[in-house]
Amino acid sequence: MSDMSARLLALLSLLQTPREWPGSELAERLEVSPRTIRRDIDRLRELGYPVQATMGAVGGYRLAAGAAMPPLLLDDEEAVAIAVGLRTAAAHPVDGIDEASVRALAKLEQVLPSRLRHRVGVLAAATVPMLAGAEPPVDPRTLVVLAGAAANRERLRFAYRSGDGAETRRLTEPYRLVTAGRRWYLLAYDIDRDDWRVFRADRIGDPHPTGVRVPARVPPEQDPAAFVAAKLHSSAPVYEVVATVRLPAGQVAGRLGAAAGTVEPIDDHSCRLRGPADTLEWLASRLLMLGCEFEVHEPPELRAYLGALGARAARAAQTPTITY
Amino acid sequence: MSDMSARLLALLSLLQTPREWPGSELAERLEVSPRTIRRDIDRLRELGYPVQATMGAVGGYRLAAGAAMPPLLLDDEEAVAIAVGLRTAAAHPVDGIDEASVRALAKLEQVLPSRLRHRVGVLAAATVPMLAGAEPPVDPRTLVVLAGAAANRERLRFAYRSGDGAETRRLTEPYRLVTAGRRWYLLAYDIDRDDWRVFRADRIGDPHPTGVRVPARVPPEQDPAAFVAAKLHSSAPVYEVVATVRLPAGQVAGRLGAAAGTVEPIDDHSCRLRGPADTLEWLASRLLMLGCEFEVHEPPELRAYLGALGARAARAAQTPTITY
DNA sequence: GCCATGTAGGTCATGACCTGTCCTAGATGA
DNA sequence: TCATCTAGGACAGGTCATGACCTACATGGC
Repeated sequence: MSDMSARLLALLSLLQTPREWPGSELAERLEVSPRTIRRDIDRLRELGYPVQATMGAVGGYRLAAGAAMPPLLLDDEEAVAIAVGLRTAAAHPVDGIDEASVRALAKLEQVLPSRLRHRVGVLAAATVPMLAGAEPPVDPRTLVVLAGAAANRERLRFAYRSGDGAETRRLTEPYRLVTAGRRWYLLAYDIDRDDWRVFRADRIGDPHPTGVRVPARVPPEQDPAAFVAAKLHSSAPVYEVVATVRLPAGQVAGRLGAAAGTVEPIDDHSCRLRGPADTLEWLASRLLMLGCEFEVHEPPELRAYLGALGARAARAAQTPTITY
Repeated sequence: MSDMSARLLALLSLLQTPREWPGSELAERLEVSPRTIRRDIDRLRELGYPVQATMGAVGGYRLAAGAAMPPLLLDDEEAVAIAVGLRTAAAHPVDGIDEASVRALAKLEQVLPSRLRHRVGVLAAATVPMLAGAEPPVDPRTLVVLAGAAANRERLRFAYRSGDGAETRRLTEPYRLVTAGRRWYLLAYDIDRDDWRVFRADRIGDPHPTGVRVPARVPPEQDPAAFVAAKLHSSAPVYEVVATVRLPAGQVAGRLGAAAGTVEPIDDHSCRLRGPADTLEWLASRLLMLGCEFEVHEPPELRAYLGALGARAARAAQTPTITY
């Protein structure tokens, strides 16, 4: 059944390999005549996939970059690699592609064979903490559920731990998943409280959609991100960091990344760093990893943290008195 | 042309969305009769894609997890997110899926539209250094080229900086790209030197395939990874770390990840960490991020590094004397 | 300069199969 | 109980995919 569609998919899969395929070899693999292969390649081209052909004795076909993304045909290991990569990316929303990576993760996990899902879990558990700071990492599966419920307009029930440790059960209509700083937030309508609320994703436990589809509620504001930012600003203080770094501005900007704030040169050997510091631990480790001298002017909390860190490092570095 | 294939692909794309699609809506979107939609869904099922259907008044179709990976149909942003995630994953080969992620990256970058490629470059530049340690990060594009040349058996020409800074041009026949520790190595036959060599990927500059395809050379050993490890062992010393951590063993194992080594409990409050420490900087930062007391017994180099780090942190934490 | 080997594409006969339009059966929630 | 969805059989008509054979053209090795 639908012989040709399966063959076109297989052809697309073969052409995505980074090598050149002679038409005769493709014909052999797909068990059709070379003429049909040529026709299939024409078909792919008409569908918008730019199949490049190099002529001559050592020629062959390969898929080039075109105007649109062709369907990606992955083997098991590649799928696992992508899932793991997306999970770590979702756990560290520092990009400009936060929600896209969660969407892609949702897509992938929806169709990921169960045996692979297990491998993803194991590998992600071994990988995520390596990149994490002191932040409580978000469970990427939670993010996937939240994003799915928001996109699907499904009611969502979950347990929520507030800042003081109290746990409540919530019934909500999710509207959008957004990032602010280095955290994920769910903007949703809380049905019991009859108002819009902002939930920190890392405090949401055991979310599951109720299956009830609801019409889109009028959002509280045009821009969900702005609404979340406003809510946060009123509750949690955001530190503003000012530091002098003894390294040329260009190097600092390159090694800290764009999200760290602005870097202004002071002279050829040092520069000033200014920016929001949503988590002190993360910024401290970044600064230390630069490997150069630096001074922190603001905030005092960061100085205190660095002092404690330095003392702990010094204690750890002492020649041990115990044997082992 | 090839109307049905395009429709099946579009159908697959729609079904990958995390929502349920009634057959009538699918028929409307794809501009065919509902009967044809049902037939298409049958076809997909025969091709191995498990389309789940919920019956009843609010029913619909959706794609579930099956035995094999269906072709992933991504929009622009999702493709960019995956590419960025894979780049950072490739730059930090700590997993068990190193080469798979490079393969997937090669596949993706081969077909990524150029306008998206640009966005990937920008975002990756802003993201990679955030996660990087003091290590010189590898250029993921270099990795992609290396892996492609090895898979395609193409001769590869590149510039190589040795440890003392000398730069030479090499003409090689790449055999395999492997990871050892937290670095990438290329195992290749050096044609000018007429012998097998191991190249550090981060020291390879400006690689480009010559286009010359060569038959597979007899590899120096069964296992490329073992060969690389042997080569490295003879040249670079590998530290063995021993540390006492004042935290329960379970927590340490979970937060350091599997690649950090073995964790044995000492008592309820502390444990012993043993393992290879390929890079001191990385391990030091991981230990500090645990947020607990710890003592380093071996190697002395790690103690020295921690001491210097602690002193630097202490200096940075002092109340600044300059105004700003 | 020649030849082998690859892509590119035209034509034609045959028959498979895709499609829309009927139809009925079964499941499910309001 | 009824509306609404999935599931699937029967049938007629015509599109179009396939293989066989052909020529034209590009390229690299000899």
